Amino acid sequence: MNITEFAKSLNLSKGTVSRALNDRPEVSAETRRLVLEKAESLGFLRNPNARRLATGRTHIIQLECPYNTNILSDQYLVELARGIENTASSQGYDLMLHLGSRSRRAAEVQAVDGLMIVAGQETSLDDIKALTAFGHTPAVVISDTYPAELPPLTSYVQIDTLSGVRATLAKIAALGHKRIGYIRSDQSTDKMEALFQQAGLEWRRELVIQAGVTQQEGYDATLRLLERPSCERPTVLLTRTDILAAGAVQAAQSLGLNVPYEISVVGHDDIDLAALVNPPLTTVAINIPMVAKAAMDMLTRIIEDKYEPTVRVLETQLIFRESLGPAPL
Amino acid sequence: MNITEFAKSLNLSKGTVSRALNDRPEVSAETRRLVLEKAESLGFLRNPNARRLATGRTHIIQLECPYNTNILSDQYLVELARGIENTASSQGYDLMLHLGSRSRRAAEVQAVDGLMIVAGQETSLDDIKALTAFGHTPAVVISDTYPAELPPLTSYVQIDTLSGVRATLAKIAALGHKRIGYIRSDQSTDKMEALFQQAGLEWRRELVIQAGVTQQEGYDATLRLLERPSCERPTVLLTRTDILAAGAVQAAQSLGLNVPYEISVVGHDDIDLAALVNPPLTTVAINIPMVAKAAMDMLTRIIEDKYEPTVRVLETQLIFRESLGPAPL
DNA sequence: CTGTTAGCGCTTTCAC
DNA sequence: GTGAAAGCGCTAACAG
Repeated sequence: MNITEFAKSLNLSKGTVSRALNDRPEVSAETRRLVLEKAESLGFLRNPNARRLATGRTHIIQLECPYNTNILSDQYLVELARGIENTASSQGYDLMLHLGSRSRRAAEVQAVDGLMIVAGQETSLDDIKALTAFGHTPAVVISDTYPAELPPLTSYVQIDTLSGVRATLAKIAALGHKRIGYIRSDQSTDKMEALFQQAGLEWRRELVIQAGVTQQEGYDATLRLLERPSCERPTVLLTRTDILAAGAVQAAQSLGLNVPYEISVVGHDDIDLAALVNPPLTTVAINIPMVAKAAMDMLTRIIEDKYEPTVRVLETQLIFRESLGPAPL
Repeated sequence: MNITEFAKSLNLSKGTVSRALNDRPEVSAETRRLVLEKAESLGFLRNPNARRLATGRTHIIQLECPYNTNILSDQYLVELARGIENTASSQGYDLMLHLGSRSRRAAEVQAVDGLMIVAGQETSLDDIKALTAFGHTPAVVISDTYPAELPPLTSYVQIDTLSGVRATLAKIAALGHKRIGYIRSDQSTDKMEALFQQAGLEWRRELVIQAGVTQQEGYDATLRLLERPSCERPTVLLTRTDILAAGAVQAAQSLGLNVPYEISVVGHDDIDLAALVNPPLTTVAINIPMVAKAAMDMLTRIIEDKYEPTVRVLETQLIFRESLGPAPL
């Protein structure tokens, strides 16, 4: 059933029915009541695609994530999506996780009101431009690295991971740790070295190791690191993600090391898992509800034609749990 | 830019352009090349909503899950979504996880080609009817309980969890276990008792406990069970989900019990986590790629007007890992 | 092979 | 306050 038939069944014009359904002020209370009632009883629903074509609005925002990352394969992204969905729906928007190939997603850009782009190290400005149809689609970029430039109609939420890491390093120093291992997930030259120095800690190249993203990769990398004959064992392991940290804990335990009495482990992101592994992970938390709120607020402003380039920096926070203890004697 | 302007810039009619873009046979090779080339260089993309309105097809399928369950909060559903997305995209469909309230999702039903409905214990036939607009939308129901009846245009994939559980119980019996605890996640009267008897195992009410769905709830329930003064400790704990199993393992360990030497734990679903906890979980695996393939095949048949009510039963399988060992002496 | 035209189902002026 | 009619951007049937 379409609106024309439905209107006919009410002896009204489809214009009036449309106005009633859209809660416009021009319809009489009586007519409105009638329309709503009948729509309910007949189960009449308007065709969303026709509405979207006519209005140019979809009330959908789409979540995009970095290349080579499936949002459903990354627990942090899943939790972020959950947070964004919460605030989005309270503001009358639906969140759509449009999976599928990137080229197909590009074609969808005109079918959403706005884009939430989670950028990674490897996401370039060109990627963002392409995703936003060169700035024609309202977008908010969520990232931890400050972008050189923003396309038009794009605002920016920067997650300041450094603040949380700085707090972590201070804590680590205070606990007397001297030899600190670092399990990174990619080749990116991050600012760890500088942060170590600021915290009065020594950055040792030989204690840095490259892992991938999975727990298994964290496990393997940790074993390799701890079994390196060339160096004294680190007393604490910093990791890029909680998943890697979980792998690191397992690796240490499989070597018979007690966490945290013989070796400490620190994660990053504070995903649900962090509190649930044994021992619970000390980690750096991203305040997802806050990120989601900030990002959605920015996005709705752009969608409502109140664009002004905005950057908000949100700090991260050290969550202290049992996996971090004092340096062994 | 819309197709009319774009066609004008090529000195062609929009009809021809549309045919070229849709890869119709009637256009000359030369014209097609020209159109494709220019579309690429100008970055022209057709408006998806207009296309959907004109064709009545969206190439989108939507995943629905049981009441009170957010798909992003349940690791099994996330992994299932991943599997469905894989086969869907290989068949030219996009998977849309349309979150938001159920009423809002219902309004979207006309905007998708078909529905994949994951039903739980509490999902009724009426729910399914409502979701499918009383059988007007092609749908496949994925569930582990056989439904009394199917609405029109609906096929069914039954996940036969019993087969895997039967294998598990046989294994447990063979390992000499006699006292078996069971951590369920809801009140549903399942067929465990009968299965126990078939396996020659004794079903003890006092070793059954109700947990929720989270790892914490599994942990708490397990502690309560193991600390019940009234009964001898079970030698193996069966759980409804891997998440609960992970909580159970932690609870046992926190009481100083070695898993599996002093107590065994068995999960269900074989989510990624199952292989990663310590010790890795014995569990019952649902073959997600197979489920996804079967469900998508059924759904595309319905969408393509080749509907015939179909039911496929897919077995589950015991995955034997370290968390299950012989009964302690 | 290409151009013209009539919808798809809705919203939104513009009259009345 | 309501009806009539003109689009929204596309596809597909119909001519030529």
